[in-house]
Amino acid sequence: MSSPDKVFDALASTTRRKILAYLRDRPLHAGAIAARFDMSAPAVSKHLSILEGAGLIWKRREGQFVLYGMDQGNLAGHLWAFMQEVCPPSRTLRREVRAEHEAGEGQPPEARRAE
Amino acid sequence: MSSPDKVFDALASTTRRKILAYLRDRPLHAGAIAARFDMSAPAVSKHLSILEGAGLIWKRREGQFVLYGMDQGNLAGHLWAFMQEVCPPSRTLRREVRAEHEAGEGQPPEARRAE
DNA sequence: TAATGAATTAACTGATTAGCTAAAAGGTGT
DNA sequence: ACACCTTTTAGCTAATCAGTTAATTCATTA
Repeated sequence: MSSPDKVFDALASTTRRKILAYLRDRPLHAGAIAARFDMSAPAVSKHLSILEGAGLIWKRREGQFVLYGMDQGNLAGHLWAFMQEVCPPSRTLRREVRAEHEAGEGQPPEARRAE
Repeated sequence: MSSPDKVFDALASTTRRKILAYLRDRPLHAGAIAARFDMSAPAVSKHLSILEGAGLIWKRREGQFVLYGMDQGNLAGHLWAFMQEVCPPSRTLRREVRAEHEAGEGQPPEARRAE
């Protein structure tokens, strides 16, 4: 499973998105996270391992506890890459870029787009 | 199912993300989309209806064909809202905001965080 | 109206997923 | 070693999902 696949898969669960929101400001122990959900600790643990596998959070053992925290850069990076792939630039920006290209080289802009 | 739920659910499939990428530059007929995948037309049709239900694409009948196109604003809007919810602002921005709060009211910033 | 083509809906199947409980693993302290 | 606590793994079940083929809907054209 490719990395973006794992990321979008991880984000597809409301529970997991909530976990990310909880971790937004500070790391939390596994127990503290589980306490906020109406489900068993093993269920939450599985969600955490999916988030970790997607590279969205890190974990560190601290004595008998396990601390989890966000990997903010990775989440932002993946979403950003996706936006670039799927959302075209605004019309005015696109016009600017085309003008630059046509001034500088003989290639039409279509020839440079990823296929 | 809430709207962001539908959006992330829609994005969780590689096939559906590919469809969005195909629609990035121009609308396409259902058949033209299905032709790019190694699966039956009904399967693709189901993917399209999930994307439509999430508000990520629109559809319009054109004679016997059905044209599909992206709803770029919606996709960008949802991802942006999510980023805001989950990715904290930069440290310096956060310091600024805290300074404002502490100047204005007696509550520490923690008391204002979602529980 | 009948025939054809495009797309969707219906009905079904196999695989995956989310949850549970019970058991194990890892760490602390007596 | 033992008891205790936190967390994860194993094994299971019910529900959901992605795909299939067959049948239906909608539009066109003879």
